[in-house]
Amino acid sequence: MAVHSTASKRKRAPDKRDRILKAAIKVFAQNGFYATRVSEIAKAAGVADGTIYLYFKNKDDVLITIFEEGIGRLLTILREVAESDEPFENRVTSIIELQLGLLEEQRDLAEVITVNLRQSSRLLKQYAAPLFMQYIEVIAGVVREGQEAGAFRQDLNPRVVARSLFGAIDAILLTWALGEGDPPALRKAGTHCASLFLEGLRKR
Amino acid sequence: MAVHSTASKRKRAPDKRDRILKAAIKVFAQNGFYATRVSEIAKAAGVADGTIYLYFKNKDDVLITIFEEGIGRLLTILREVAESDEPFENRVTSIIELQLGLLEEQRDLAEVITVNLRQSSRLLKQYAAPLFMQYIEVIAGVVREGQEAGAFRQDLNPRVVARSLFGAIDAILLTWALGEGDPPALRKAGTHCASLFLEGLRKR
Amino acid sequence: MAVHSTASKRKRAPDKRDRILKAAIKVFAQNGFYATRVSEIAKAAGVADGTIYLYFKNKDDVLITIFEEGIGRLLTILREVAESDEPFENRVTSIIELQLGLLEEQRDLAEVITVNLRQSSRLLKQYAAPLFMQYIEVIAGVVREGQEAGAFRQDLNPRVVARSLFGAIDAILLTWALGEGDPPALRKAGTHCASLFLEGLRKR
Amino acid sequence: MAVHSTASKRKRAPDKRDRILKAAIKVFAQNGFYATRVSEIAKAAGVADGTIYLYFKNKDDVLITIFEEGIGRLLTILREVAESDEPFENRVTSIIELQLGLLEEQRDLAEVITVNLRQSSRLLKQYAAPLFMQYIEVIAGVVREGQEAGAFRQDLNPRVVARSLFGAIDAILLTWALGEGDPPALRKAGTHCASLFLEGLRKR
DNA sequence: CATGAATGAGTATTCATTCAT
DNA sequence: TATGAATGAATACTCATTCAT
Repeated sequence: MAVHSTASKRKRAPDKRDRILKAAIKVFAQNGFYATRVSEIAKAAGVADGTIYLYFKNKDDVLITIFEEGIGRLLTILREVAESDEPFENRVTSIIELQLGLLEEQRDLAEVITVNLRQSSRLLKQYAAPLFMQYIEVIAGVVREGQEAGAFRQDLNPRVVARSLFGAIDAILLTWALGEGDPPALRKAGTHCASLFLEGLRKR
Repeated sequence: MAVHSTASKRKRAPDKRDRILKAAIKVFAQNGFYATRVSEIAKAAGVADGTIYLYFKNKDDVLITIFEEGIGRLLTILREVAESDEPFENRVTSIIELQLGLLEEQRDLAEVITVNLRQSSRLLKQYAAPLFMQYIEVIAGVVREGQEAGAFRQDLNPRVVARSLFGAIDAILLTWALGEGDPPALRKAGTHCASLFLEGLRKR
Repeated sequence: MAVHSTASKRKRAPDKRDRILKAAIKVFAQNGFYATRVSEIAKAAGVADGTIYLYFKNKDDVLITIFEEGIGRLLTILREVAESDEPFENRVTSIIELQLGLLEEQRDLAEVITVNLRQSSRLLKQYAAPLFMQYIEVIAGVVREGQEAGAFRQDLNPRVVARSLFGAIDAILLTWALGEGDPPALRKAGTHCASLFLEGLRKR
Repeated sequence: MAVHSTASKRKRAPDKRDRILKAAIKVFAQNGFYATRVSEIAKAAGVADGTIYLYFKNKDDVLITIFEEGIGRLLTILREVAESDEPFENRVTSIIELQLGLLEEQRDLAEVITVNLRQSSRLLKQYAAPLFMQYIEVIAGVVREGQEAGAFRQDLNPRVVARSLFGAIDAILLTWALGEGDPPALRKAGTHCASLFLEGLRKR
């Protein structure tokens, strides 16, 4: 009764929170935040409605958590790429591929983030906007460094470039998500997009 | 009593529909579609709640109308530019400036369209997606023609370029809308964006 | 300009009130009082919505008027029959045939009265119940007189007989109205009903 | 702790559905279906508005359920009487007394059924009419058998007799319900009604 | 910790009624 | 008188949240 059962006794369901988040990402992606009922999340997660409130303050909090942890995860990886010592061109390409690649595996997360980033509920904007800006800032950082290092032309505002790049990737993902979306097509689109931006950025 | 005053003969205000649409654009931009109450639209339009239902089937119909007429207006102007006989570079620049310029004057419309295009309500997607695709197609057309005419490099998929361009503009507008957004800043961002894409597209 | 046009000048539409009432009877019979929109009455009468309020205080008033004038008309005829000097058996038969016959021609009025008599809106009950009671009372009067004259058995409460008779006719009409309802069938049902009641009433 | 108390183990009240139905019967009888607010039903049942929707699809569904279960209950008992091996006269008398007697104890149910049976909402008629016809048919069956067995005169259409009997009882109940309605008066009216019909039906 | 029945605040929509023309 | 566009009060129903078990 002792020893070997220790682990399984402590917090039997430390994964419930995760299951709820994963389920929420799925249904938010499918139906949007407002059209999603809390009971749908619960059902998708295989828990009771009330259980969700043991892990989250309310429905908003679920979305906010997805934002924070989701974008957070993206940011972490993004920063690694951005701060690597690869040539700047490679870093830009990696950023694009990474996002597309990562999101290809986490398509729902992408959908939730890009779709709901724009929901205009004051509360959500409050949380989402700064995270979005951080995201942009990391990309802008790479551009800026590239400019300083003489790899990129210097007459472009790094933030504008970063926003453009983000928007381009986002739009490609959106169209891909709206259509049938086969992975190879997405990858090829990424290559073209990278080429377009790198030529646009190249110092002459 | 003067020259027959045609204008003064109208019964009530025949512009109610317009007032409602304008008001809706304003409040949707401010609070988002879902968070906006029909009564708020009515109040902003200076009409009674019920009046809205004399002109629109329901709340959804108001948004759909904004989409259709708003994007429709954009499309018309866009097509003129796209089919002009200016050099291709100029057309691309015009497309960007035109959109940013037009929307600068109609910031709320921009917000509504870009923000809500992605809302996942099935109904709305049904209406919005085809319009969005048309939009992309017009831009892609210019790119394609430019490629065929030898003005642009030919190794890029025109649709991917179009999506990237759309996304870039969209993201710039979004950031601008999220921030304080002064018009000069937007204009300058547009110039940089244009330069970035034109260099990226240039045949070498 | 004078003489011959006098009549047509005075109150051009003294029939509007009638048209509205007739239209109301039709649509009330079809859809019931609550499910009928004032605009439907107006449309059926070929007048504008507002016109109804020139002749009636409100929607309730339209129904009340139908009750009063409709039952009033029935009562007048009924009283003539009830107070005739025919044999009592004939009077009872006439009452049945008259109602069925009259209503056959005014099926909608019948429907409105019998259906809506039972609507439980306080206001309507207030108006309808006394009229209903008068109606019953006229029939009861015939029974009572018949009893006093020795034509009918005297052990039955005249009011109970009157209610039973009214109810029987009402139910026959209702079933007839719910079904296909061809006039001959209704007439035959009336004959059977009369025979049933007359045998039941006969003094032995 | 005592003998296992089965009853006390139930979560909440499992009788909510019944309480809602009973409350609905009461308020429908009082105010009519259309004039009754859902919140009034809820208040009368001592539950929250939303609770009603846990047990019924909508307001219509509450009324339909009352019809079905109410008339259903009546039908069950009616059939027992109709198919008993009592003399036919007794069966007819029982049918009358049973209805009046049963309804005397369930005055509100009577009111709801008889009043609203005729409401012309298409939906309701759809549900109510067939039940009504079944009801008539059971009574007609007794008459028909009585005729075949030689107990009743054979020149009357059993269905017409059944409708007349139903209508008579209905009208008596209606008057009783509209007035103060003391039970003894109702019982006496029933006796008179039975006598009237039995004499009317008697073979001579 | 987990449940899910119950709650009741919140809102789109309808429609009787008004009134400027 | 007659019109019908405009009004806004009124209400069925939904769904996030709670809490007794």
